Amino acid sequence: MDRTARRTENRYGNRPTMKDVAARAGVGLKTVSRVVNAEPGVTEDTERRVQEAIAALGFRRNDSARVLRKGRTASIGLVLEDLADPFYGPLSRAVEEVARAHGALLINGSSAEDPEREQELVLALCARRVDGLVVIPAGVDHQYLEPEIAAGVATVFVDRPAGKIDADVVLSDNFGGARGGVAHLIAQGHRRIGFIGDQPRIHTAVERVRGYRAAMEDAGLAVDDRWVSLGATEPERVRRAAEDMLTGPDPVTAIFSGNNRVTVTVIRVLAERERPVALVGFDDIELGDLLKPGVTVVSQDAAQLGRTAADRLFLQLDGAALPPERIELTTRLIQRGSGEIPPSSP
Amino acid sequence: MDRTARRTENRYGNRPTMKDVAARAGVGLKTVSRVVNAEPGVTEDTERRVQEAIAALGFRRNDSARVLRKGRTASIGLVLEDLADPFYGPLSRAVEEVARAHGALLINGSSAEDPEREQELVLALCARRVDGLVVIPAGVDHQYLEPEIAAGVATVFVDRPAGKIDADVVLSDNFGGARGGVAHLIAQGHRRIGFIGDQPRIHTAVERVRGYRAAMEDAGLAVDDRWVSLGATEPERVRRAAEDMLTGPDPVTAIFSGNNRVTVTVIRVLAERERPVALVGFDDIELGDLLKPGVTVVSQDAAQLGRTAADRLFLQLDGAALPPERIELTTRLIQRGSGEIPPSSP
DNA sequence: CCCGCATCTGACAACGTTGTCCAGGCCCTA
DNA sequence: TAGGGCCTGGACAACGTTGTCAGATGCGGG
Repeated sequence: MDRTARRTENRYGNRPTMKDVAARAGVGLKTVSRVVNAEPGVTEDTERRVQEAIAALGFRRNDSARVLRKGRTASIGLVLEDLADPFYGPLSRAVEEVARAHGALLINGSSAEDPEREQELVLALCARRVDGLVVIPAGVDHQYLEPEIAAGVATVFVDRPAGKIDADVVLSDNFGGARGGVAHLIAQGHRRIGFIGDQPRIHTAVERVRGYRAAMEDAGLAVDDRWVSLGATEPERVRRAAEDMLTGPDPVTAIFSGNNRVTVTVIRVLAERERPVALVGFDDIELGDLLKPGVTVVSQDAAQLGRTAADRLFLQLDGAALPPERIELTTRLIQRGSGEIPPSSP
Repeated sequence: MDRTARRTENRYGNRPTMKDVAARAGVGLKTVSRVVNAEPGVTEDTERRVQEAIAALGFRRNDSARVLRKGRTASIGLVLEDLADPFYGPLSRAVEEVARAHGALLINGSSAEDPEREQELVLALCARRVDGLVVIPAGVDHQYLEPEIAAGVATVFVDRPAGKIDADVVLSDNFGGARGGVAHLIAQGHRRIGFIGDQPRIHTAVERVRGYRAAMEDAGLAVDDRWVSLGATEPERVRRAAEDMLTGPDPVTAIFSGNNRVTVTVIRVLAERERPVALVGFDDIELGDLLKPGVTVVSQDAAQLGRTAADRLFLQLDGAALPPERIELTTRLIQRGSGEIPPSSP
């Protein structure tokens, strides 16, 4: 009765505390703490009484107070671009599994590719005193993280390197992957190859277009400016870019698409056209094998990126004083048909 | 250099506090608090001194202490099955956006469809004193949440109803959607229709198979036991189930697949076969329009589910004392070809 | 029978923040 | 010029937990 009264009177919190449990069980505060934390030195009988009181009151330890006292939160933060993107879902999940194995909770937030929002999120996580951070950078300057890192927040960047600070980073071999993918198209006989990628402020986009240019140069092929398009990945823009390079004089006979979202739009554009055009995309896409033709891709392992980064993070947290390192994962060319289409005259 | 030294010397926090800032700025503790929280009553000059001290020391407010004092955390929890699933990514993102609009942070965790893990996660979130919870139940008994709800943790269930407790729930019209999808197949002339769905312990699976049976009954069609298969959504099992109902006497001429993952596997199976078989799937799938034939689906809006649930959650948090409600969102049949294939004899 | 030791228990301070309350100084008005 | 009100700043307690340390209790051995 008394309990109900207290509860309804104040909906926010007003939960039983260890003090309440202690009072009900007729023991001292510290004894309750001992029971809750399974510390030794409590008689079986006392323990039982405390457990009963806990159950009766519906007590749950307040981790905020615990954190305040102990200093660590057993939680890590993950800042990525967009959880709804099929590339980041598995990455996040992988980080979560590693965190879980270390008894930590994962808090993740989406930056929506907005540097300001990224910073806002990261600092909010720091204020919550996450033990560590995994960041997929949206911005290019991460000096704002210096005080945090100095204060002991373990930090690992993934997918793209940090800007203007020295920190661990785990990424795919974007340059090599793109170069290999484009080389594959060249090996099929293509000479006019287009590249459609993400905004040039994004590191992966730059690396991949660099790989494209390198492959073309390796083969002694000149690159027409009209064949290269970097910008937002909205379907409208990508569609326009693709159509532009597919029409006019010297149309491309093959396209290399710079990420999963670009690939999807390009597939749509190509599906509407008569003339077969070869396509290799960066990032694998679901059901890519079932389309006609199957989509040839340069695949990177998002889950592996996440796992590697998280492992590295906990290595830092476990006390290893490691110098910042750059870990690069290889990509894999998966041939499914679209990349093996030979050039055709318009 | 200095940074590295400080790091190793004391890994755990040891960050500046308001007290340090106050000392450095030559003001009282509370004045710093006022500046940090943008409370009125601080001269411009004092404020500037404090800001300088904050910047110089790299101070960041400790939210744990803040929470302890204020009682609310400005964070909500989301427990779902698997972030890597393309259905949950957008849902999570939608919840995050609503939370953000309310100034709250989202903490999400994957239950991996394991009731024990769900409970563990939910209680961990409660210990962290999230203000509210959005839960996609894995288990069937949520009585363990009673003390938390009584203590004021706002709670909304999504996608599936809560077990054995009375709480808000937002879900899709699984029964009606499946019924409509199957009726569509019947309208194309199909009489022998298979159903492959998720484990019968999952509410959505049960509702959808119920919808299937209702549609069959509406049309006066008997259902052969061999046509219905419920179980894990692993490709191997689904593949076997599909092949079973497609062979032997009285093979099905159409399949209704119970969720996105089942659909993907069934598409693979059908692609390998000569005889055309109609397919309607629950949940939309990316690129479903580009396959040959396009995949006809009963689509539910994951983001809308998330948004609705989160809105409801904040309604609760804003103090409305609402009786638990069940909100059902409609589904939409999207015809793309696979569902319009007429029956063919084996 | 008393002492020493081991085992169990509880009082108290501290973690970093915010709410309450009061003191002092200033300005304005009568 | 005195008094009152307003504005700014600071001392202090409290939030719920854990670490420290000391007290209480029981038991065995000398």
